[in-house]
Amino acid sequence: MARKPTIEDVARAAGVSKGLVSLTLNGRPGVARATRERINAAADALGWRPNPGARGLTNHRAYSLGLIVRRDPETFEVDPFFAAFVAGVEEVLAARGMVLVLSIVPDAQTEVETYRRLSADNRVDGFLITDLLDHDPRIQLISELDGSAVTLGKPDAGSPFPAITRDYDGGIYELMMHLHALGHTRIAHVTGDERMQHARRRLERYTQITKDLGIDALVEPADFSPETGANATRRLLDRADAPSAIVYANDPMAIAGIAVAHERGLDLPADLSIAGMDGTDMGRYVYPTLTTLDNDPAGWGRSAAESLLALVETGSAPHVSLPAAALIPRASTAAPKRP
Amino acid sequence: MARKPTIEDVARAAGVSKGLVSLTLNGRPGVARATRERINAAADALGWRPNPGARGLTNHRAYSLGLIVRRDPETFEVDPFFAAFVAGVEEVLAARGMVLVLSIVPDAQTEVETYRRLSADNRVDGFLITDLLDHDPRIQLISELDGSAVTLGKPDAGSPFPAITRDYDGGIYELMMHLHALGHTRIAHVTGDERMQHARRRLERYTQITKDLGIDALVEPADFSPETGANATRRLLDRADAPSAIVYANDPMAIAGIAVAHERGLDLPADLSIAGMDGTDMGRYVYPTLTTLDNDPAGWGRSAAESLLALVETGSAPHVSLPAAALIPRASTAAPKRP
DNA sequence: TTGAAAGCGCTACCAA
DNA sequence: TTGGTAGCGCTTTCAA
Repeated sequence: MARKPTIEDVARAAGVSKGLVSLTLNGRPGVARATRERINAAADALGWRPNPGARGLTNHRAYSLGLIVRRDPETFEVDPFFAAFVAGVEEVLAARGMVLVLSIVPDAQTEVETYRRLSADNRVDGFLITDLLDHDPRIQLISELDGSAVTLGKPDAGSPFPAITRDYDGGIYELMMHLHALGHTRIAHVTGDERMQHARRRLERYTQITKDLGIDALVEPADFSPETGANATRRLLDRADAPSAIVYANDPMAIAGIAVAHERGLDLPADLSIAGMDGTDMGRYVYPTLTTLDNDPAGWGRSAAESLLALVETGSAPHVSLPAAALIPRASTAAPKRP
Repeated sequence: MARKPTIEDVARAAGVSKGLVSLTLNGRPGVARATRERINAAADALGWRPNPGARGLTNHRAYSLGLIVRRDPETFEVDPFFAAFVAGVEEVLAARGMVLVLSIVPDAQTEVETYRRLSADNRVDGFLITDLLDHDPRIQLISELDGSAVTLGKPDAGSPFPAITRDYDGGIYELMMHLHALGHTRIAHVTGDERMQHARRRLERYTQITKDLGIDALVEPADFSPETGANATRRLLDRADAPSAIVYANDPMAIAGIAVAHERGLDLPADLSIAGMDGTDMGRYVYPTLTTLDNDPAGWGRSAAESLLALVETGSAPHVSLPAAALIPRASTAAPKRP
């Protein structure tokens, strides 16, 4: 087996200089059409693949994107959202010979160190920012590091980076109207981590809609983890005026809520309607199956990767707005026994 | 802000040649102790970080490891095992300035292409092989590509790579005895994907133990997905001689089994005991909480990364055997109402 | 034990 | 439109 072909081999085979092969590879102008074709043919024939490391040495590209996820080491579980999101990112990267560098870190300090390290070592061309926080420090950090990024969700403060957003307002409205139409008037909301943008947005919408419907808002704070979701559910069910329906800010909490209701001997959904907001697969395999909103994580991944690559390659990229999330009614919501 | 320091800057600051800095960086002999200290001091003072891309150009290292995961695009969910495993890998890599390249692919063909691409582009120094199959083709593939790897689990056929294993036999025995001691005599097993090593091993142990106990084996095939787990449960519960306890090859199937039981109006665990085998976090938040085996995914990650790095750096690495999995009894198993 | 120089595979610049 | 040459930041000879 011969050694891997290099740009030199291609140049020789095509009877040109390395410079022209480089221009051709990068789709730059200034190469005669015929020459370009000859070069491409030679490259194909040899099965040449440009070495990303060598390329990066001069143009300071890494041909990869970075995803840094912070998770409590106690419960390293990762949202169901995650895998499909990564698969979507991959789809875009693979087509360009790029890769994804993933880091799962246990705390904020390690998180910052990791951003710095990947930047300093020229490991990535940009970062995908998920779980966007209120006034997210990562935006400032990446700016200082002279890096690129794209955010999932729209940052509150000004951000120099493109934002991918998806409208959940309509879906939340649909969900609330669905419950109201079934006859629910005591609809509670278990929130996500309120430092996160989308958690706060969901809470705001919930509050506004209860006001519009003329019913009481009943909010229990939680942080997206099943544990806090379960506790919030217990507090709600302990109330004298316990709700007949609970809307959770994500699916894992809703599933934990179902468990609490079963534990208390409630008959679901007659005694209590439950809904999530993430469209996870697991929601189809719990009992009763979980009413939720759809989410299309792979779509988020594709858009985020494309947007970030555009930014890296052209210096700018527009914000992207994904199709609105819609209601997925399943068996966990029904008319209340007592409204 | 000045540009990043290079090896040249360090050499100049220490008053030596680049060559000596390189020898020092790589901990090679042939540098006077005093010189070595001077170089290290200069490097620290300048905050120098060697550029992995440039290093790789000459020594053909990528300073990264690859993890390629194949998942059905229909249900891109990723095992709960996954996140903690990656975090464990990270812990080892970060300490050495290395990174993890992750790819989630939808089918076998893309999987092979991805292995080839990461190898050809010198993107990784080795691969972490999870979800080991019977006669796994990836081992052959990576050998052909002249790559390194480590397997989670022991391959049946001869493999040139180190294997990380963990004994589940004892845990499965504990689990079966736990059920038997509670009074169960009809204990069924819902299997994992039998092309996978650990699924087959779990089935074998189950079968052997039923034989030893003198009770009937009752096996329903599934593939680790909640959907097949739910269906297998339905088939078991439809039997005239339905089991009083079901042992699932992983936790997600067990959780789906709980849902099916609830759907049928069974009182858990009195009417049916259920157990998983993965020690997932979610098992603590379902109702009833799930009896399972512990697993320590982060430990798998650390060992796998360490072993693979040893192989890459020294040319050989021993097999590693992790501490045996133990029973975690929770609320989903109890004495049967009717044995 | 050290320094000088060549080279890894590419990009970029300057002439021709 | 092309070729030649000089790096990018490191490692690895080979002499001294």
